[in-house]
Amino acid sequence: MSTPAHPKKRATIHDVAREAGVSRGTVSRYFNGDSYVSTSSRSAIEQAIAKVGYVPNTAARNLVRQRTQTVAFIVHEPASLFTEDPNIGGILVGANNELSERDYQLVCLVIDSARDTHRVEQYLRGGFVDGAIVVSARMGDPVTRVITESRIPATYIGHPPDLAGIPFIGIDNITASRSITQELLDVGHENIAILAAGLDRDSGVDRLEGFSQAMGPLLNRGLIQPVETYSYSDGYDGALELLHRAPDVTAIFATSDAVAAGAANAIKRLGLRIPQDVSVVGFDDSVWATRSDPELTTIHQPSRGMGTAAAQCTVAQIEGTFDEWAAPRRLIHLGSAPGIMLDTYVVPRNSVAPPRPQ
Amino acid sequence: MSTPAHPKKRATIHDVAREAGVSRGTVSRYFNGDSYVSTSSRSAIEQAIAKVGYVPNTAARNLVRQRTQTVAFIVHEPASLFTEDPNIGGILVGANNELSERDYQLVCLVIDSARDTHRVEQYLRGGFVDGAIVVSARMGDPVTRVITESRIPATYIGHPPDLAGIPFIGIDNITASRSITQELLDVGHENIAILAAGLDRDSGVDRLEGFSQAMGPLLNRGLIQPVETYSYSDGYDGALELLHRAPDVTAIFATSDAVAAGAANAIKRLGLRIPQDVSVVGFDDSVWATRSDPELTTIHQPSRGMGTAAAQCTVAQIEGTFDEWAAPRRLIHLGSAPGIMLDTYVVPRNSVAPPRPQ
DNA sequence: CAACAATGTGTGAACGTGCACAGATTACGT
DNA sequence: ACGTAATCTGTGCACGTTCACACATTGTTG
Repeated sequence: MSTPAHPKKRATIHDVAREAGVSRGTVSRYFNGDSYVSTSSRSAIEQAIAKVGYVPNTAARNLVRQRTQTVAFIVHEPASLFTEDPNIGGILVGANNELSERDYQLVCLVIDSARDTHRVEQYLRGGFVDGAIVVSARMGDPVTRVITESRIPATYIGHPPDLAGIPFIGIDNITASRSITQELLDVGHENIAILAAGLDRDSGVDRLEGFSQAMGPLLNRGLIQPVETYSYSDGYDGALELLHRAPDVTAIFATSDAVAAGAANAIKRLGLRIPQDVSVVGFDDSVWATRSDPELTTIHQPSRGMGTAAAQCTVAQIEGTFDEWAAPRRLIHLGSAPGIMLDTYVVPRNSVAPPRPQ
Repeated sequence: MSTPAHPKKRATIHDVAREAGVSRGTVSRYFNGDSYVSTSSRSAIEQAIAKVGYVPNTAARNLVRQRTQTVAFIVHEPASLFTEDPNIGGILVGANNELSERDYQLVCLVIDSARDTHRVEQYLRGGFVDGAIVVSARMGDPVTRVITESRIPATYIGHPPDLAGIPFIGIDNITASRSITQELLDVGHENIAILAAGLDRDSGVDRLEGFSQAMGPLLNRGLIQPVETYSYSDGYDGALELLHRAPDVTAIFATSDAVAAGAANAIKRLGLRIPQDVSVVGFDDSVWATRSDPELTTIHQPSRGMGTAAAQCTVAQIEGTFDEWAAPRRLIHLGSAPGIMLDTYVVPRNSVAPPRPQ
């Protein structure tokens, strides 16, 4: 029948149709869920598919549908962060699972240089993707401009305030920070400092805000130590500077576990003990927290879940079912941007103790 | 001319041809590097492209070329490892960069359950990808079977011995282990133990082998402590057990930084100092090494470079230029599998000191 | 100057699918 | 019995490319 030589051609919808004794159109309808397929031809088609081993050709389908079934995963961070930030990996895995379940592909775009920015713009403008998930965009990010201009369905992780209208998936950084700060207040601390990282992003700002709210009248602006990034080394340096300036602090809230781990090592190097002399708490519940000595009390952030939600949200926009998706969830609004906040919780470990009586 | 309403259609090759006053064929030739395009029409085409903002339609191209321009990145590990293993992230970034440079997409397939295995098999068999990069396959892995059966161009990271014929990118674990063990021998250690992780994979076996070679007659089988995985907690537990059994060891080689970090914490908890009482070395040069106190002497492994090489190797196979790619490199052969080994080097830090005179 | 190679160009036929349309069959109410 | 709606099916066209082929022009060689 067919030439038995050569690697063997893939079966097409024609082969299925011939085998099942129906027409292409019917097979196509079978696949696209349009009812109006009789039960007899339905089962004939099913047998034929199994027999010839048919798998729809994505390229042909995408061509006629003017779709790509591809979603971009854009990380605007130094590429090294991929290997260090535990959340990004979790978000990626979550998003990837959800997307492949729905027959979408995920393509990772890491922006690490100006050249990358250009490449990503090209990619977005070139219609290579149906949608995008954006992790850690900065304010005034060029990616944001392209997305709004090209009207690409997108979801942001976090919520930079300049992104009018673009949905986001976040955690409630304010509430989370408030609750972990409360953890310190509850055991009697009053001289609590914060190592406030990433103040150029919403997350950093919100974590500081939550801290301030919890502290209330106890807030001492001198104990706010801003540090550049969410990194170990910035935590180390920041803690050193802070403790030099204000040796009477009894507890430190570091706004990420990496920062907290850095701070913890700095504290130990100064000859102080954790938690007896200084309590330390982090944020993220990453390996940094469990790998520290002692292990750190921290905030658990559902990174996998955020990836899943972001994927769903993006697909919903692509397929025009955003409203149905949003309906059962409680959406909040930041400016014109709708979004959901996933719950976090405190993970108590061994880095918190009451302050020593002086 | 065109309907100004609606989102605006994407320009096609026809539009470029019309604008440049040539035919589709010429424009197509221009894009596919087939010479035989006159300089005059070449520049006319370039102007036209810029004017109409043309970007080739991937789906149409893939359809006619019977290609997908997609490479699978298969990780057969619990998904959590994505967020913990520093190498996987590096390999991913390296591969991703190289592939997008060459107009290929990378799709991540994480195998974390039996259901995932099935999905990946479908994906591979369904012709969704032109090639694959496989990270950490096990022996007798079903993915391997599918790849050989479907004759999908692939590259392995590492080299499980049962993969006849499939190229691999690795590091020379034996040489690397030998050189870091030598580092301990050089300063006078004799009672050196190894925390040998991952003995179900080639990397684990080879690292132990390198250790044994370097130790030579000093090798004491009682000081080989097998541990399950390359993880922090297994390092912790393994070190505890080892030091309980053999309190006279003066140095420990842990076969990954995570294991070494776990061991380091266990050692400290036993009241011993590093490196004064016990020297510790790791393997990977990951954040675990720099985040430890003291920082760990370790082996630097070029994970990003491995990703790049794996991508090149896969693309070369797809495009039939494997021999040219391999030519300038020194290929080694393991069974019938050709591969390259990337160089590693020792990163000296502060976790090694001579043994105390007894 | 004929013959032929090298260079440049246009055209028609695929590639495999979805969709709109038209046609066929059945079911149902009057 | 008839008209009409509901259900089911087949056909042609379009999607935007690439590729093989045919043709046109020029240069080179005997």
